[in-house]
Order: sequence, then C-alpha cells, then structure tokens
Amino acid sequence: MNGTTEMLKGILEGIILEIINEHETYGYEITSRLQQMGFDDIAQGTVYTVLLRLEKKQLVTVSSKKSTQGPMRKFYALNAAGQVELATFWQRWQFIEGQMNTLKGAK
Amino acid sequence: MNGTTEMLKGILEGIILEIINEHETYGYEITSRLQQMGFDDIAQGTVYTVLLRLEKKQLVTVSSKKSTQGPMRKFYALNAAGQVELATFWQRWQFIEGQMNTLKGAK
DNA sequence: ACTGGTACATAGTAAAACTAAGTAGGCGAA
DNA sequence: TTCGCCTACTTAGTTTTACTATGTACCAGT
Repeated sequence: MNGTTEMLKGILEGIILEIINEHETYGYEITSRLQQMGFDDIAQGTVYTVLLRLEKKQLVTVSSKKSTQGPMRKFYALNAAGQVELATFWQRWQFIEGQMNTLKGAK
Repeated sequence: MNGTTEMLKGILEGIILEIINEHETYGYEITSRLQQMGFDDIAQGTVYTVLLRLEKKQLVTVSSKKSTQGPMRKFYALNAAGQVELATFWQRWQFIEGQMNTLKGAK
C-alpha cells in the first residue's frame, strides 16, 4: 500500500475533495461547512491554500460567479482526475482506519 | 474540539505511542511492526525521529539493553504523561473517524 | 460614512515526515 | 579471517502541509 504516509498529512485535502464532490461549491462555504463539522481550528487561509493546490494539480475546474452578498465566488467542481484522486483517498483512508481499529482493539 | 488539525499530521506519533504502550519496545522492532501492518513506505529514519521527539517531550522512559544480535537496543516505555497523551490521541482519532464516516456516508 | 458579514489571496513560519547517508555490533559462510 | 548481511541507532537537509497574520475588496443596512 503506497501513498499512505502521504495521506497522513493529507486528510484535509481529501475532506475538501469530498465536499466539492457533493456539489459545486466555493471556499467560504467550505470553510463554514468544516466549522460546522467541528473542525473549528482550521484557519480560513488554509482552505484557500488547499483550493489553490487542487487547482494547480488540475483536479478541479473553476468558475467565478457573482454573489448577491459580496465579492465574486470561485466555484470548484471535480474533474475526472479529481474523482480518481478522491476514490484513491477513500481507499487509503479505509486502509488506515482498518489498521487503527486493529491497533486499538489489541489493547 | 481542538488539536485535531495538529493530529492530521500526527497519526504516526499516536500509532507509535500505542505500540510502545502494548509493551516496552525499541525502534527497530517498531519499524518492522509497522512494516507488517502494511505501512511499508514509512522510512526507517522516520521512526527514530518520532522516538527522539517522544523523548524530548518527556512522554517516554528510555533504557539501553544489550542485544544478542547486534548493537544495544534503546527500549521505550510510556510514562504517565505518555499515557495521557495516548488517551487524548485516541479521543481525537475517534472524533475524526466519526466525521469521516458521516462525510463518506452522505455520498 | 461606517460597520459587519461575505469572499479570496499570500507571505512567512512551524511541524511532521521523507530521503539519504553514515556509524557500528554480531554472526555465519566462504 | 574477512566479507556480507541482518540488526540497530543517528542525523543533516528537503518537501509537504497547515498555521498565523495580514491585506484586499464587495455589498447591505443603519
């Protein structure tokens, strides 16, 4: 199983990938979603750096749309590569989750 | 819930803490244990840097013992602070695991 | 005009893990 | 007896990821 240590650092990226996959969305909304999930110590800026990274890796498509309440929103959607990446992420996650449960159960 | 983002980077440290908690052990053994678990892309050096960190944070006690097959082994055991840290780690882990399942289930 | 909520960007830093290389002890085979 | 192999630990330098902090800017309601 390769890439798992990579993902130990990359859970947030996977979470954001999944959120985007649910429906096209933008940074500010993702941030509040994470906050609602209880990840309230994730800094605002962090989400945008992840988003920029996803864009650079070409896992998402971006489109600016007007907001009624503020500046333009940058909407993100997963492309094919993004969906592959997301599937891989969940596979790695399940692997780790399984190992963690074994470890915990052995206590 | 605080410290969770910290732990996204710190799963390995928690795993090692748990392994040590099972029984007093040393770096080389931990490395092979991780390898057996399927974390075969964890570099040898990484384990030792984690171990050194645990020592610096004063979460473990260390004692050198002779080996019949090679150089001295440095055995690690959790102290009280280490056990507290381990408990905290599992709490954070369960939180994240729960959130991840919710996220995944919503697909 | 001012305040507050919405919305994105980025420079600099810190933490964690990686790569890579080195040191060194003990043992068995050639 | 020396050479290779497994055992065992260390550390310097790099990359990745997230954090802190700050800045920009749009819009609505008062």
